[in-house]
Amino acid sequence: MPRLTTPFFARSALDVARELLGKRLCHQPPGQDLVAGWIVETEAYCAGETRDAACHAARNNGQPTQRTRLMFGPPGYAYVYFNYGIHWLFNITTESDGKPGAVLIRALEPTHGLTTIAKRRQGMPARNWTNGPAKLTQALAITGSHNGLHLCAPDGVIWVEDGPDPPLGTIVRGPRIGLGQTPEPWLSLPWRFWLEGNRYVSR
DNA sequence: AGCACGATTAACT
DNA sequence: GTTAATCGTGCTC
Repeated sequence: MPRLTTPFFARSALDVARELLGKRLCHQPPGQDLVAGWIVETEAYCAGETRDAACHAARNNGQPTQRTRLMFGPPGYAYVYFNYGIHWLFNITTESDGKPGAVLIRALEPTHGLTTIAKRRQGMPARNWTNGPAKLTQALAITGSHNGLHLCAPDGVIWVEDGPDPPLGTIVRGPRIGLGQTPEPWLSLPWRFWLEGNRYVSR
């Protein structure tokens, strides 16, 4: 299947988050194995006109910082950030240039590079390989070094491939996870999307 | 200059 | 169900 191009990501984070379900996230460094999987869980941040307090881009009075600048830039770029002093989380920028927005990839169903994934997730059973945002970055070997990569470049090492639409009725939504002290209404907004019944959805 | 905490995970009880 | 690990970021003083 072809790679997704910029127009796919140049929409609201909500639309992109929902439609990324069933697409395939791929990482293939030069000369190394392709590691990839179906996207089965996402979360939207800073979609549309809403001032999303949970979004990193809402900090610093909504002005860009060195960390959040990518979310204010053009769509289709990797925003990878470090959390809890341990974990890398992978996002894809959305919206038009100037409007902050991103989609967090929370879970994958592995399809390629299973041997490599098993090695990187040593000691873990297969169902715990990629069922969480920091687990999938480990499995795909994505780190801060990939921050700012253009995911729509024809020869890029990280990309998203088109895929078949999920069966009707399998896409469900609910509140985002791990928002801590984020105030309402953002805390309860149903901006998390996943494929119902999929074994690799987190939690 | 210092500090509290986070878009989490794995290993505990 | 609970908690340690671990550090960059943004906010306060």
